[in-house]
Amino acid sequence: MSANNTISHEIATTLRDEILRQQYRSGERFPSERDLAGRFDASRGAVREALSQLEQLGLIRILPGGARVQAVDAASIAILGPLMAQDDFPDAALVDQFLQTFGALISLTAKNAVDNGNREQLNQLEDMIVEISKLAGDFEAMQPKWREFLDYMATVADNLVVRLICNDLKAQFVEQMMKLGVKPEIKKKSLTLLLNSLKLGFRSKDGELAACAMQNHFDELRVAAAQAISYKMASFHKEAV
Amino acid sequence: MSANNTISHEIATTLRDEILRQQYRSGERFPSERDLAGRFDASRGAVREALSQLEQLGLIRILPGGARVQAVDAASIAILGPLMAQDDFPDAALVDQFLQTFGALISLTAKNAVDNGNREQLNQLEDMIVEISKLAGDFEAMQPKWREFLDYMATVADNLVVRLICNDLKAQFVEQMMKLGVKPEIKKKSLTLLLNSLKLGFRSKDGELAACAMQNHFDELRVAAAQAISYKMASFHKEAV
DNA sequence: GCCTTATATTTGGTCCGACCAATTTGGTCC
DNA sequence: GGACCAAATTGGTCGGACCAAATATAAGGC
Repeated sequence: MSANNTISHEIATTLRDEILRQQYRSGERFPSERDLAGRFDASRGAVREALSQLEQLGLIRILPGGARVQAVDAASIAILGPLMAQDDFPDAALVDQFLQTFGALISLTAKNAVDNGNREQLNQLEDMIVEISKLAGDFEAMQPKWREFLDYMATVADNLVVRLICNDLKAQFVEQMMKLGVKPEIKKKSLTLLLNSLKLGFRSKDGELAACAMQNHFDELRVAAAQAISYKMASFHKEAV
Repeated sequence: MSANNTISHEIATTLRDEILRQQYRSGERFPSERDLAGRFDASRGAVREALSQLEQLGLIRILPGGARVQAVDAASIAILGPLMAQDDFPDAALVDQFLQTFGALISLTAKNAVDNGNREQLNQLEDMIVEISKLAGDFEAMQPKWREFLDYMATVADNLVVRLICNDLKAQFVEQMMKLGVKPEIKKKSLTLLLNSLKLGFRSKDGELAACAMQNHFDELRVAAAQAISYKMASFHKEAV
């Protein structure tokens, strides 16, 4: 993210972080475009584009007479990534909320996939699981196959709303976790159980089973993620001392 | 939405709808800023701001050399509202997906509220339900109280991720449904059952019960909405002939 | 004819200076 | 203290200009 090395993006990123760090009170007047242009030594056009982006994020409201800062919890999902990257290690509570939400949506997707998918699609899903099972243990090698599976399952489930939400969530979350180097570890035993349950769910057209399996998996992921973060936090503080 | 009567917003709205109507193929080159400026008889600056908004929506990708159109299902949630308003009556499938997703998230919120809320908060929630129960039957009068309840429940649940998603969904959905005049009708009996289950859930700290009640409610809402839409569709076609 | 290379064109990113309309601000007057 | 009016501020838009990167085009070599 923010790899776009344009000035307007840079300004937007800086201002976004300032707002997320609560450097402005909600409802407070935001500096004028001309002031910001002076501060960043940029043209007003560049500042305007940056502000336009912040407005899209729901962080400010621009209206003639001046822009105003909005409450963070009234913003768009797109602020979650930056919010999580605010510190050197991810906010454990936020990650937990993330996984919980993601789990609920993936679980719903699994259910829909079973309910809406035809025989051929379900067989395909089953085959993909078998492929993944073969790679169980090799986390790195499994990752792409796993994503591919989730993606196809979303296609079969055919719920655009969930799909769009998951797009945003993935974009916000996965990237941050990768960058911060948090890798929750799941026991092989649990993984096997998940895969088997999913396989059975697709084969016997049991949506509830597949949904439950996913739900359980994400509940385990939450625990694992919490551990991974607390470990990372400990090592960070150690290093600081 | 799009009540902002600025030129750049107007351009953005027009182009957004064109993309949503599939007038450009995914991956295709988007007209240049200068061409668009000529077409809309506006300055390049105004066009640039519009394009910047489209990029935030995930509908196009701007890069030196030209902007490219992206696949709709890779966009942001914020396109759901416009997508739903594309026709004279809402897309039944989309509304159904919407309610299903919303239901899953509200259900999760109910569970979290019960799990995370303290005694005082749960009592407050219970009181709000009693208030709503008194207004049962009067749909219009109930609406604000109901929203207030959902909002407070979200506060108690304290899951920022879900909250932000619901912000976006509500902004996209509720407004459209209101504008299109679709009002799903829920039987008073079902409503009473929902309220009683919720009350019991909060009182006895049974998160599963509250979650299930919400889930059931939204499942009924889906059916009701489908009926309301099909009715609206029929009357529309009748009127057209 | 096909492929590579060099050139010209297009395109996005940025800047400047200017103007308008609406809001905000400050002062004045009652 | 409150209502009213004028000046300063602010966002919205315009036009023209320049740069660097990417694209399309023409020229050249095989």
